[in-house]
Amino acid sequence: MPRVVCPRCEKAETVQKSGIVRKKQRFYCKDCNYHFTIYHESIKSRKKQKPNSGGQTSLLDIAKAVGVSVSTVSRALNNHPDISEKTKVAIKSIAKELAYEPNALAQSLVTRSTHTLGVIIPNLHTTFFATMLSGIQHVSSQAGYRVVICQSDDLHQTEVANVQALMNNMIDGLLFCHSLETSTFDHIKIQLRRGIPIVQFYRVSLEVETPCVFCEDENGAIQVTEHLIEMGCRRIGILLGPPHLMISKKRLEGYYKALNKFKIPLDPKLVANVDFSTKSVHSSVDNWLHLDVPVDAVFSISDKSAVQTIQYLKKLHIKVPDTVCVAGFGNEYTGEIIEPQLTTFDVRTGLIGEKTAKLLLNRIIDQNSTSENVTVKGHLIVRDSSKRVQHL
Amino acid sequence: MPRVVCPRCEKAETVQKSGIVRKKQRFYCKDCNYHFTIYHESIKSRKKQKPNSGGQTSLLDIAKAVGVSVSTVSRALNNHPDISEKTKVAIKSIAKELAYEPNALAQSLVTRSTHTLGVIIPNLHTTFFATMLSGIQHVSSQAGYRVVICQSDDLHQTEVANVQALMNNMIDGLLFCHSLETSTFDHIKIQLRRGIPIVQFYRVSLEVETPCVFCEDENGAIQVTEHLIEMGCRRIGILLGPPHLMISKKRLEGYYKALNKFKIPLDPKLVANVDFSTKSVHSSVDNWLHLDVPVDAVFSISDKSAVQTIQYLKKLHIKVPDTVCVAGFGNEYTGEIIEPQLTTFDVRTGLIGEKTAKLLLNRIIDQNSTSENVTVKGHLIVRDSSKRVQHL
DNA sequence: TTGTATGCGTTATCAC
DNA sequence: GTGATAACGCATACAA
Repeated sequence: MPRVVCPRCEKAETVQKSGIVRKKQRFYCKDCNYHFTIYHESIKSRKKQKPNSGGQTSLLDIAKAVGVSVSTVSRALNNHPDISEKTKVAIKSIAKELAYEPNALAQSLVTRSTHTLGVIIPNLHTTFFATMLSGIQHVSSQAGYRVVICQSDDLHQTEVANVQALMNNMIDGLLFCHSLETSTFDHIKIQLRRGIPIVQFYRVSLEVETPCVFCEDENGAIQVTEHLIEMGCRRIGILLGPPHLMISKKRLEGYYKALNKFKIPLDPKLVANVDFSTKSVHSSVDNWLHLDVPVDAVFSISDKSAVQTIQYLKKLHIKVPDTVCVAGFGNEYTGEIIEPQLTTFDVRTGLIGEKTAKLLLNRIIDQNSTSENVTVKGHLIVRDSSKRVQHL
Repeated sequence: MPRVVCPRCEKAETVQKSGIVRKKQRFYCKDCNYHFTIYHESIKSRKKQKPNSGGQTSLLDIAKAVGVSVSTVSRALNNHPDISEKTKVAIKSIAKELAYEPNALAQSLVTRSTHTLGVIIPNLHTTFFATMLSGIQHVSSQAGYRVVICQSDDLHQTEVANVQALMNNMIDGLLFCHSLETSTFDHIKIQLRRGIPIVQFYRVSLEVETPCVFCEDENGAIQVTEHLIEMGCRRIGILLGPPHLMISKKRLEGYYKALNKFKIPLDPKLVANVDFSTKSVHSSVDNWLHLDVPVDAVFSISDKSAVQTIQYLKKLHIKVPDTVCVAGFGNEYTGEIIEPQLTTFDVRTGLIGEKTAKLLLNRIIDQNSTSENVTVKGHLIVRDSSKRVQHL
């Protein structure tokens, strides 16, 4: 004769009834001073009491309607091969009828996969980053992944806060483009240790061991600088971002290489770091114009500042490109609108986003996929802001 | 002597042991032909067997470490008043030590709130919508909500697919800006019936009963048109979007009102619907220029087309604003860069996004908050593209 | 082929 | 003040 065994001490002799709790028989083990109930009783009362909790159709509703078990329904809807065609058809038909939608939360809790990616990006005001995001979103949604976004507003603190906000098991992977301010990376390293796949793009740090997606920073800078040299420029000012950024470093490197190739002397006075604000751009340009040998070209590593430069030069009645050539980097839409139109290097922002998402998705889907860094090829776009007849 | 009761028939006499399954005692009710096990046994073996499943610290881990129950830990971490200070401190300290992070999935499953908003927006390539999204994201994140984005790419089918993809219980509310193509709204109505809070913004449909956030469509169009009239223009071509869009209708209405006010005859030939493509804009402008009495102004309801118009007129060597004034609507960044700079109506895209998010969040947080439509005030920005000396 | 039980990690309810 | 456990909705190992 089976008896109830105390779950603590495993004995049956010491167990006695101890009243009814919520309509369930409750037991008590004298030996361990331990109260407990039996599972099945509660199952039963649950099934009887629940009409329908949240209003949504659940597997249980379908199971009851069809007259099968929840697991059968689950398997049928997932096209499990074990389930007979007949049952599948019946279940799917009822599911449709009841407008069943799986509860992704419950699924995720079980499968430990949310089909959601997080993106942290400096801002969305500019087409530049927005287009990257656009690429990310398109690729992700094609692969059946949602995209959660956060803007760091180029603030380190916000970036850190964003990471934390995203990290509550709600995302399967993270895409990262650092804020201008960010120069420490513990907030990412922590998450990396937790095992979440991360890919950095555009503004990356090699200090963090993740795959990265770059644009052609150095090569692009070489192409732009060489082009300006070929246009006859010899005093090329370069407008960089904050010095700690890798894009600043690598583009400066490219600039140097091009000058060296043409044996043009380097002049530290021609290198300026700006924070991309109008004020800082104007002041750098001012400095350059007042040098003993003033600039005959400005190469800005952002189109935004290049446009600001053109506008400023025009305001000063300095002719572009005749007196000063201007070139940007990035290929934003504004470059086509400014007059003269802007020579720039198309980094292909949309493609950067797409490649980044693909890289991350590959890592997520194919755990042991080799994930190496990717460099997105760009190309030089020569427009009027640098086209000038050579002073032979 | 307590005995195991069959969960089906509630009898105890018919129950007998039926072997050990996965280390648990299994029972069998002869009467119902029903096999079952007892709950507590499995609990016990679980606790012994599981080391740690996903690697993440859970409440159970903390409970074990501190020597209290899971419920106590949960309450302590939620600052429940019942828990003693001492216990709270102990639990929180261990929680920190174990780097505990609550599993938002599990929380959401129980609380039925994901703290996530979905946004469906036509695109992200243009600053226009990206800035709205930016506003939405800022407000949401301040309120502790995540934002999931989808672009419809101005395709109705994609818009519909997006809704479905977002709707798996993963979001608490939905923000909607329709695609250009969309003119049926069943996909939203279905979701509305399910009880999910929705707010439409910018491109809205009154056919769907949700709160809406508008910009000053009619009033803005009145202001722009009046301004052009005051500049001496009498033949003002208006460049609308697809005719089914409410923004087309309302802005046309404003245009008419302004003309009427100044007793300027309406000419249907001066009203054009375009799909915002370069080609369609050029062709409309061409038509207007070849009228018997050609246009002396173009009012485009999008800045993008206004810029295209200016560029085209310049290409045709038609002077802006001397021969033809141009005005846009929206205030995109490009309007400041084009030459002459574009007169436009600032609809304040960022603010539209913010107001939209606030409206939705209010509805979510405050179930019975009255949620009425909101119109975001904008203002006319007069720039060179319309400033001309009056022909008195 | 189908059903049963269990677990995912949390909150809420009730008992003590 | 604390503990036990049901429940959220689903997937799945195992039993039948």
